[in-house]
Amino acid sequence: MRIRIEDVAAAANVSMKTVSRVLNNEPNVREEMRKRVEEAVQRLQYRPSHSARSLAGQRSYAVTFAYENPSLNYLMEIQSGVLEACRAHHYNLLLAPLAYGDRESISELTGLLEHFGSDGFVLIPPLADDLALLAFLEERGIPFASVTPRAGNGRMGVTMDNHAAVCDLMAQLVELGHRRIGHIQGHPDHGASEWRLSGYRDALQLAGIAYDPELVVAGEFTFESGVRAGNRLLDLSQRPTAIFAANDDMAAGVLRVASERGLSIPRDLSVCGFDDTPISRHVYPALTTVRQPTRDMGRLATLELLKAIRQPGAGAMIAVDYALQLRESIAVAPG
Amino acid sequence: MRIRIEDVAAAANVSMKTVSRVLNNEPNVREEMRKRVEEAVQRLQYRPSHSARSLAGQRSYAVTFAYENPSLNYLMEIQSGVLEACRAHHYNLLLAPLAYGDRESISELTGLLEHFGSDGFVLIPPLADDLALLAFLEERGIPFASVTPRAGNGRMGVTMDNHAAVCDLMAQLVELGHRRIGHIQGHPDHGASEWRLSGYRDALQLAGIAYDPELVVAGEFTFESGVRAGNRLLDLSQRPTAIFAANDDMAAGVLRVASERGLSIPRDLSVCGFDDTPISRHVYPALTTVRQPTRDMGRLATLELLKAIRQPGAGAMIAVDYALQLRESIAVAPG
DNA sequence: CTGTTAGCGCATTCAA
DNA sequence: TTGAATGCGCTAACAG
Repeated sequence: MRIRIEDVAAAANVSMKTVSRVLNNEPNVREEMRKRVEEAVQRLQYRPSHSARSLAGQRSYAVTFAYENPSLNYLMEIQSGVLEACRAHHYNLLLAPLAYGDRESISELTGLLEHFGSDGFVLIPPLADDLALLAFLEERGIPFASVTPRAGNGRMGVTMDNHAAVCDLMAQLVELGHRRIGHIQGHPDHGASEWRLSGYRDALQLAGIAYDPELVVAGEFTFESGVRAGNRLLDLSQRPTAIFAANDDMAAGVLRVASERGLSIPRDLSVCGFDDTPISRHVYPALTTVRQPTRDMGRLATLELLKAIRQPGAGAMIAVDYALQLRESIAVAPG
Repeated sequence: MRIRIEDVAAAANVSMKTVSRVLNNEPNVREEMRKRVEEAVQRLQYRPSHSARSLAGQRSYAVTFAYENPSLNYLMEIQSGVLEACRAHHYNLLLAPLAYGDRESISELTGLLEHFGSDGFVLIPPLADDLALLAFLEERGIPFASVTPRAGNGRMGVTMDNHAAVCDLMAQLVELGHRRIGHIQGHPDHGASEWRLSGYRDALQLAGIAYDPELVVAGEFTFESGVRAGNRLLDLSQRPTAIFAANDDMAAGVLRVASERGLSIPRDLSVCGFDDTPISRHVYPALTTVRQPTRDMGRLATLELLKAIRQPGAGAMIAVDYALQLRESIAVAPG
């Protein structure tokens, strides 16, 4: 038979409610009682029943992690961070992959919500910037935390200064003598894409280099889009000596294009990515990129969310640091 | 207020129990009643409460997906298949990442089990071959489905004939004139590793090529281990003209080593991987490999598990097909 | 600070 | 074939 809260209460010689208080870290329990209860819990190996708790407590003790079409490496890192935070607080994790661009997916969410319930959401780009989704959640009073490059919107979650990171990265290229630097943009739905672009532009300006729209090509964060964009940039009559792709997958696509064209990296062309995903170390030569503490970002965002769930109004926007990863894919500009 | 089964019963003018019967597809309900209930459910937009159901029904309506240190791409593919099957049956998905090699992780599982409950497990390698874990589950009467290359063990899940796949792949190399073919083994804890090795050996024998232990090097399914093993193979005085790595990540490691050494692929060396993960298309030149329907494997294994949960004894071992992906990384043997 | 009481929404006895 | 009563294990309101 399963051990119930009642058994713990009997063993500790207190009431059920006192045990419940201890388990939920509620105040108004004498230290001695708390000790007694904790000892009994330990001795009986008691584990509260998740379903009974959610039924009685009118909440799910579950957090939904919603995502849409992200890079796999990024997704897994965030997911494991979110999961870690959930486990630590005995929360369940619900996965909500939303069909890309499908606005009907919100009605899908409604179904999930009513069936499983969810005390809060963790959102990553581009959902973190999806106004319809945010409105949906706010309407229902469901708290959410975002992992997003946009800090100033006053929501809770985790942010990283993409603009500054790109400026630092670009400064390296400029210092190596590059004046013609191409940029492959990220997916237009991702807030990160515009921050990375603005970092690119501001870095150019700071270096006194004129902005040339020809050198900026659209991408979608995929390897294939990197290949396409790389080809366009290298087809230019006056081709760039360096390319900054808005993520590693696209930068890897550029490397592939360079190989096909017999260009030597970094001698003929410098290439940088962003994110420091495994692919950046697996390509040859290894990519210079920007490291984000992705796993921590998932974990920290979830912790803020859990705070807000316990105490409405709590939960803040936390900033984390980036780190430049200087590797073999960049060198002094040719000529 | 939430709509309860009681409200549906009132609206349909039947008892709670009848509604429950309809919802759970139980027999002994007149067609007319069923219609009435279904109509009321639709009209009231009724969604059963997950927690109430699990509490009353003494089951969790949740399936645990347990994994340990797998390749990320593989993991995500399986996970999305598992999730798809769960959603289709209104089951919840629990994630159980077990610390690698940590035998204590089983006690962690106990905690998870008692807290959240779980009606069954989906296991992937190497957990699918972990005897301690299997014994633990069987002891508790918890059904599980495995995604595993080992078919003959009479358990339920999904299997793919790794041995035959490797033989086919090797036959391609032999046909291209390769006689000195190296092999980089997978992680020793994975059943797949031995099946792939035995495929390698049997293919050699079939081709009348003597087995040379020097040409077989240990690996761990990681890119880095592929680099190490690749270096060892290419350092041999009589180096191989082709290398079959037990997965794509390691094959990518070999490509990297070849680039560093100035070897041209496939002119100087042919390389094959296994799994057809994205990396096989992202490296240059693209890898010849074996495609597994990974996502489907996760989905099908979960569906078998759900069958077994509903009806103990049901659930079978399903075989799925592979497909050779012949790409640029192989060519006729040099010389 | 602590205990008692009454449900949470459903499935599961059993009886009709 | 259907329905009424009982309880799953816990939290929430209320008393003490």
